[in-house]
Amino acid sequence: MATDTRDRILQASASLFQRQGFTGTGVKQILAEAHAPFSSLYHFFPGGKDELGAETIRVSGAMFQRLVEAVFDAAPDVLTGISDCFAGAAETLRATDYADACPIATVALEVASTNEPLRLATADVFGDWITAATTRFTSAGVSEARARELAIAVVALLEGGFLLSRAAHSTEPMLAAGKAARAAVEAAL
Amino acid sequence: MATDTRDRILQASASLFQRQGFTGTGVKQILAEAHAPFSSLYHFFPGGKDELGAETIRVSGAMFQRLVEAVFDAAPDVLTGISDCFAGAAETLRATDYADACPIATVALEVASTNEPLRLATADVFGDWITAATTRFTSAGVSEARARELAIAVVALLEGGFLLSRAAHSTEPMLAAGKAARAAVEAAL
DNA sequence: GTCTATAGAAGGATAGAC
DNA sequence: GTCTATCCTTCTATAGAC
Repeated sequence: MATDTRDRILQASASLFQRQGFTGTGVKQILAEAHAPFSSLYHFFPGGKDELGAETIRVSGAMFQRLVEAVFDAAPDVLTGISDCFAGAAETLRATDYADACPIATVALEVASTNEPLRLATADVFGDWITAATTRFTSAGVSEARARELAIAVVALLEGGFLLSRAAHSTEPMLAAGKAARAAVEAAL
Repeated sequence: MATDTRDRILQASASLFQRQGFTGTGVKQILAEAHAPFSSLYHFFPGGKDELGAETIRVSGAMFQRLVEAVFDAAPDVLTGISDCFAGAAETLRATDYADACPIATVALEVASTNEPLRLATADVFGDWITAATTRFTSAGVSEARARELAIAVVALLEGGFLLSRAAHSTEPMLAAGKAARAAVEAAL
């Protein structure tokens, strides 16, 4: 079909941006990985690499959020949900040789001071994550005032855990971040 | 003099890598910014861009560590030191339009799955930071067992705060991360 | 929607004179 | 240690036929 060429391109770019970053990935490589003709890039994304980048950030950011929400929904309570998230992230890192981590962090740092449209896309995604976590903590009994701060801290711990674990090729940082996140939530309940 | 050409190259590459990342920065741009002749790159760094990258990571990582240690040394106690660090990072971010953040995080994510020598350099730097923080927490009265976990969590919060604040162009994430870090240290004392 | 071909710029790296 | 010139590759993007 015609339209899942677009999906394959997005899937390939999400995977490559995650491991190689935005500037480190060429559009030719993306299209080759997606088994898509070169000209389809500019057909589906007239804005070229930048438009593809923005769309990839939004799509993969939303997908990651759904993944995390599913882990929380499957857990009996919020504290278990937190522990499961970080433990799951650690296990995924280990299983993928520390490649499969946050889908947008690398790109977010690359573009933060160099590409304003892409920076805004990453800001939107992180904002959505924080809003979702805030709602979840509020529902669990955390006061409105503390819930947002707590949500930011938990996302920061997750991102810091991804960074340190990928650099060290060890699950230790992600697991330590998870313990700290759980303790922070517990103290706020 | 001959040797501070080398220093200027390192200083320029540190600044550019921090804002644009490793793959996003060209060697020609580095040399131009350093007001150094093009050929001096391969004179001082025979291994080319990779060798320059590794050296830049180690040098700027050590410099950042000294900066943080100085903030801690100037504070009356560890809790104040933590608060001052995160508040100082937030203020620096704001004052530099969210450009001046962790000197190696962007590069660390870029190279984590693509360039093993550079990945090792970032792992060494993060390892040094964690070791230093562990020692500091132990001296402040935290048990040996918990000090390392706590140190990892604090570094993760700092890195997560840098990421989220740069993406959002707001100090809110860094300040929330700082409050969480202070609470975590306080609970361990 | 897809094909081939190619423009035009930027990337890293090297040669050889001085 | 520094100079200029240049090689070769890769990059993004476009043109025009089908």
